[in-house]
Amino acid sequence: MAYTRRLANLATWQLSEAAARAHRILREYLDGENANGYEYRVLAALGDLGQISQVDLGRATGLDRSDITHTVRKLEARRFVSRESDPRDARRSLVELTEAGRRMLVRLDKVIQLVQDEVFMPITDAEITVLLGLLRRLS
Amino acid sequence: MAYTRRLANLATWQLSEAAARAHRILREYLDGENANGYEYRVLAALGDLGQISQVDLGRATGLDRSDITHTVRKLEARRFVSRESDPRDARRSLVELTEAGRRMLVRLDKVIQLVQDEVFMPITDAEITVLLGLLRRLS
DNA sequence: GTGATATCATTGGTGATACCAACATACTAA
DNA sequence: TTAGTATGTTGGTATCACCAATGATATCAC
Repeated sequence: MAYTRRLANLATWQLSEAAARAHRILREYLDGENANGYEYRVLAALGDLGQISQVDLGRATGLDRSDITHTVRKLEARRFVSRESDPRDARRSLVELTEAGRRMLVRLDKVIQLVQDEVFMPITDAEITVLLGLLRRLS
Repeated sequence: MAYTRRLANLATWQLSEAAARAHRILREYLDGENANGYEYRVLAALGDLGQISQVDLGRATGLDRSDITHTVRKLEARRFVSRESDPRDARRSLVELTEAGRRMLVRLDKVIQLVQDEVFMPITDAEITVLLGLLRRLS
């Protein structure tokens, strides 16, 4: 990368370059499974938390409610999730994984693991620990 | 942030969270100067490299040619850059900063420095050095 | 109980970032 | 000279992040 000095010297630039590489690799792998980042986030949260409302899904994934709506509807069309109205609060729609959704999540989890391996290949496990400690303090 | 376990445990997630925070801060500060990331990158490259072609601008900034076209035209409309045809190669358009562009870059450079300070406030200079070393190896 | 307030899902946006393909023009190399 | 290449432009697409308005529903204050 022959980036110009002003950019290459910025710490935020280097941070965003590393994240961009990780993101490119993630996108590439997810694309191979016909998924995107929003979809993985939603499936992952449902895998962890079971049947939950869309608001809770938003909190668990960091997605805006409107993006949750869109993503959940796409996943529903592909039969990866099902929805029902919450009997105790008609405003809420409760979302959960279908069997196909669970299988998809298993596949995506594996793929995501490959992404981790590829992204962090250049550094050792001990270095990853150091890195994550610093990143966490930045977040 | 109460992200779900599957996401919070991903190293790539933590990397992208830290980068996202940096990006939010950058956006906020640039917005205050009526600029965006593409515009700063182009101005910064022109500040470093002087009069250069759009292809070279793309290489120096990591931007696609089409995005360079768009960004340079916007900067030209605001009189921050000027363009002329390369007398030695009529395909090329040579771009350079105007006086107003130079002043804008000075302002943006200062703002970008504030962004660095705010983003990396939570860790020490020595830790920044460690972090950048690891990030560079990941890129 | 009722009126004000808040919450939830939805709809319909915006802007930034990162790409891609096709094209006309202009140059280069065989 | 001709085939191929480089450059800038145009006109897209996808992803990600975010915002405002709205109707339906719940909850709170009284």
